[in-house]
Amino acid sequence: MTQVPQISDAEWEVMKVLWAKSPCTANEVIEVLESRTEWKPKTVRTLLNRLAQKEAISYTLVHKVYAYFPLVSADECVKSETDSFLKRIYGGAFKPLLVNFLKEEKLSPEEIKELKNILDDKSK
Amino acid sequence: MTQVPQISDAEWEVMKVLWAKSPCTANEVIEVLESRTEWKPKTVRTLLNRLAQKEAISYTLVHKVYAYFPLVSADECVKSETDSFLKRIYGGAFKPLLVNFLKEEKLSPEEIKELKNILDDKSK
DNA sequence: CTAGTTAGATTACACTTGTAATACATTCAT
DNA sequence: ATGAATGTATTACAAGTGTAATCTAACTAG
Repeated sequence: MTQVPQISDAEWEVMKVLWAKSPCTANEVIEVLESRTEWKPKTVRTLLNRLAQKEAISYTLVHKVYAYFPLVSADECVKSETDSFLKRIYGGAFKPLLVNFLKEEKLSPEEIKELKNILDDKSK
Repeated sequence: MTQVPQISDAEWEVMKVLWAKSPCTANEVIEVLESRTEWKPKTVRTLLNRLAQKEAISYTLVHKVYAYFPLVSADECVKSETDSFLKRIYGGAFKPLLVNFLKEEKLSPEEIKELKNILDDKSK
């Protein structure tokens, strides 16, 4: 079932960059991440290597430099992470998560309205 | 701010037992987890120790045996995990998660209705 | 051509986690 | 009182992670 590989927190940041735009050279990734994190360039390169090893990404030579691109889609990964998160924390049920969010007042009235619209669309 | 400590996947299983009923002796926890997991008793004891070290739980002597109990509430931990999950995967926004769920057809019509009711209640 | 710069490969190192085993201390049964 | 059992403490050990530094090969500017 072509499982998606385990992607750690730090690696996830790198994936986000590549999902947003790829292929991307190491330096391009480094540059994007410099604004968001405190990571040294070498750190980002390590993460790229690890992702390539676990076959979450791959690369080709472009103008004598590697250009990296994802092998797994954001959708697949998000789905897999969400599933395991829900299973771990909420026993697989979505409703408690929503209830929890509402309890925590995390949603503005506008958002609530929006969510209702989504649900309405879906039930049609 | 009393941050909740980092609780790993395996540790989370132990916390669930203690949140469900506590105080609990090590053997009681072990017994509950034997039905749900393949863990050896020693493994569960390790997890109890680690949780005590990170002050997620504590214990007292009861009839010459330790009885363990949580120091952090399930609510706190669930909230903290959910926040960091959403931040990591969905950039902190709840809506994409719901959209994703609907896209994946994870929700039955009944569940959708239920969710709508929850939202209705909330917006009143 | 030679030295500095740079991209990529290799190595580092401590902390966490999963998964226990071993060692020690106390209690119970005889 | 002694040995067996049981609860607790200490130790183990590899894989994964965060966070890089060092080494090497190639490229570029003089």
